Amino acid sequence: MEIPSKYDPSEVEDKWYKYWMEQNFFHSEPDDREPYTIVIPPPNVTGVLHMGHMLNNSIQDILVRRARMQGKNACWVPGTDHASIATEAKVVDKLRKEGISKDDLTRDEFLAHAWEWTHKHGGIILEQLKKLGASCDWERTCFTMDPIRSESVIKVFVDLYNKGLIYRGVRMVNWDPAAKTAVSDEEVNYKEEKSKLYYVRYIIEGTTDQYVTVATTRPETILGDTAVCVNPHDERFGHLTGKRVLVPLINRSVPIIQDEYVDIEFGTGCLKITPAHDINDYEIGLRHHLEVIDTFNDDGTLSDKAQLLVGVDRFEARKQIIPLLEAAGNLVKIEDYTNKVGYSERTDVAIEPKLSAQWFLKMSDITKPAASAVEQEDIKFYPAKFKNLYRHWMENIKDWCISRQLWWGHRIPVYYLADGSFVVADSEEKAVEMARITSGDSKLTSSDLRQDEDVLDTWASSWLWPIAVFDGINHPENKEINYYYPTNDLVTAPEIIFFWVARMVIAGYEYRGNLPFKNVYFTGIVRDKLRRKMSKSLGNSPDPLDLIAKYGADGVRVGMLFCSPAGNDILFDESLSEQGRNFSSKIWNSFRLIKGWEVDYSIDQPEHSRLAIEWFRAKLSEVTLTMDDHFDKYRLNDALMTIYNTIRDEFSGWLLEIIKPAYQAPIDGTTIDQISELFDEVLRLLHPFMPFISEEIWHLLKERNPGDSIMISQWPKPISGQEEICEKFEVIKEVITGIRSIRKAKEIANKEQLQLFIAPGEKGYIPEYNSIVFKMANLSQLQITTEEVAGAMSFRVNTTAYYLPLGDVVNLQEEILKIEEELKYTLGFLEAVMKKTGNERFMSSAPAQVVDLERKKQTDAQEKIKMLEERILSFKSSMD
RNA sequence: GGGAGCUUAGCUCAGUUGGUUCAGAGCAUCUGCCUUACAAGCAGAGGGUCGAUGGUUCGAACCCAUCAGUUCCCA
Repeated sequence: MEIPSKYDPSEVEDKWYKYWMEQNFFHSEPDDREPYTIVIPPPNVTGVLHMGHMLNNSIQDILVRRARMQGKNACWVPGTDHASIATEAKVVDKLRKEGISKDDLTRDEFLAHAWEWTHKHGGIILEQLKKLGASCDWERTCFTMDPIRSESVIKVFVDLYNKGLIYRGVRMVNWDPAAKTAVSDEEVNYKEEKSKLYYVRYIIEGTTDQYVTVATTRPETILGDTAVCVNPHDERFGHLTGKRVLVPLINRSVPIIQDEYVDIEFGTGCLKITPAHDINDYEIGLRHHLEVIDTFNDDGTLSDKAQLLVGVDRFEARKQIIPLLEAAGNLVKIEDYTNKVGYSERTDVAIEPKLSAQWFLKMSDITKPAASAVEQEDIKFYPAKFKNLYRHWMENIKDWCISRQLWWGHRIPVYYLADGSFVVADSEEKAVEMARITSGDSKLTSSDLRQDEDVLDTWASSWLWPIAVFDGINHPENKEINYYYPTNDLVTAPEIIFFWVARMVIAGYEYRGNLPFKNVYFTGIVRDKLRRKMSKSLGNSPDPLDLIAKYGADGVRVGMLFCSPAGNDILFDESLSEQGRNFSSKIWNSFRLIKGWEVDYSIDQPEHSRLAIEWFRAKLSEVTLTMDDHFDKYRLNDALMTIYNTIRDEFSGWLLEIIKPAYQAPIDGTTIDQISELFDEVLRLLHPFMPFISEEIWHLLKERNPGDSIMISQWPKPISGQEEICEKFEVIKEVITGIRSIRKAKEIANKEQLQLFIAPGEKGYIPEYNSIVFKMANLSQLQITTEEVAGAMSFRVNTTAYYLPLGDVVNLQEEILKIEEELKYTLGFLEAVMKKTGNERFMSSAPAQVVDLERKKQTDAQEKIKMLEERILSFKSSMD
């Protein structure tokens, strides 16, 4: 077989993904194996693949592939999210570009457009994930608005309503005037802004020259003022108790009230109260039974109630009201001021606090099991520090506003009767039945009912995701939900710990009586080298598909993982993908080396090969143990680094170099067969990280049967108790490295054979590995000696000394200096150790293990000092 | 304003209940090599008083206190 000298990922990756799909390896059905389940954090239907998805899904794929190889029934459920606000905004925008206004469409017409959009764009990300190698069970692909999921959401709303947990209330909400909907607190971003503080005076009713002055950042809301408020302890205003003032421009008479809320120090100490347009004012209004005058329309323009500037946008009104106040003599002064203004995460317009009727979910009770699940680590967070954040939110939880004034989403199943009363039902038929009963009108039909116009918050469907993907809401006892739930791992971003993670836990306990997942792995934000978040608008994000085309999916996956400890932001740079691709090359070349040898089954296995293979087997057990430990702790980058170093240094650098036959000589059959087995095992450890190249080489390594695949092969099982072999071999490596350094320092070519003398120290010397030292150091002779070897270059490993007699090239003066350095260090070291062993309190209070160790350090150091001193003497005598 | 986290090599990070031979890795840097698998490579080297100060301890990167810097969350 011809083996190309360069590895070409593009061809290989497409080939194997197709093969895996054809073999249906990604599909899972319940059986008697242990399940391993991950549900994908469903990407928005509007999105395209970005670096965050790449990271997140690489991690999930690594976890799933390893679990599958461990013999678990692995199931990774893919899907997409309908993303109410984002999608509706995109569709509205698209229609506007086509000259269509949403206001001109009926609800059904608009939804037809939205579905068309969804069908066109919805699957893009999932298709892109295939390029990454994602081993999702594509037969299970779900959408948060498909029939099963929609039915689940509605059913849950009805259930929660019937449990008394959903209520309708007039509340101050975060109103997005562009999207014309309420958004949750979590969807508001506060930005610091330079603005102005306007000082406005209000004349005291019944006087012509007495005023109070208030300071406000929002003069346009003056028209909605229904009180002026001072602190009851503020002596400056004591005389105003019980008086009233006139609102500027419109001369409405409003009371002066007293409330502790007012900060005496701030501004003038006198606050105007606009209950309809400020959350704090609203609360003060409730306390003092103030009138509420809403002076804004839904789109952010001033309403009739304002009396002035009707129809003018709120920001324009702010500008226009200033000259009016000035002309009326009410404006005192204007100061620069910095304050924080909330902006909608979706539309990026300033949030307007607004009173409106919304549906709320009462959170105080249903969160209880969810809070303790994380607290008691039934659900583990990686990294654990996010527990604090979660706890803080749970302890300060507020009711969840679940209605949105949109069309795209799950329409709230509330049906109003003509008299304003309502029924809640999961279908119109049931609603009619119920309405007939509540109204006593048996002839009532669906046309007498009006369904609520609003839809549910998108998270009100996402929070059911781990249950709903297995249809566990509609059919709580079905085979799949009973098998796959609870899922094992969730991989997501800390930004949505409240939006999504916490709510899934709440829903899990409410609807399954159990946690939705056992572990949550939080990925960081993908940033560029300058720590800027990667985003389209900054243009600092590479296109993931371009990266894959350039470096291969394996290269990109590895590149992302190299720099991503759990929960830390990752600073991505294209050079990381390059490093990943280089690693592919390295593996490919190792394979080419092995495949290039001529094999002769008639020759015996050389001793050095036998020993090296024995060692590497032991090493691989150690490596597997280490990797398993890293995986168990979700330290995926460490697991990757372990196999990365094993392949580069141990496998390619040591093992292959030792067993490599002489130039153009054949290799023995035993060795090649054993190497092939070991390579196989190495590839299996690599597979979760680099699924494609591992599959390709695995197939080329030996004849496989149709339907075979590394992805369904077994994850290696470590053998314990291999430490001794590994430790002994490390000593041998040091010896070889020591000889190489001397060769290098003295510019002795590798071809030139050397003699080696060994003076074993107390620990002795391990002659077992002589054949390897012979080959790797290219020796002509290896001899044990008890004597100091005069005039030779030397080095020490532990307490054993190694001598290379090199005749003239040895610079005695230089050698003495070097050894004196070593001696000086060792003496210092001994001194430090003696300080401990000479300290009675140490000897009596430190554990025996530690004391023994110190004693051993002391004797070793003493022996070494003796050896070094003799060495110096020997040099000095040979100089005489 | 309230809370949480972080600070270890040029960069990104490990460092397990305080205790093995002067604190580790990857990348970057420097030096030498196109050695017959691999220059997308190999062989080496340098680089850190573990943010500061004080305390606990026989012993502190690790525990405690104070301070400084920094990030995030909430308001």
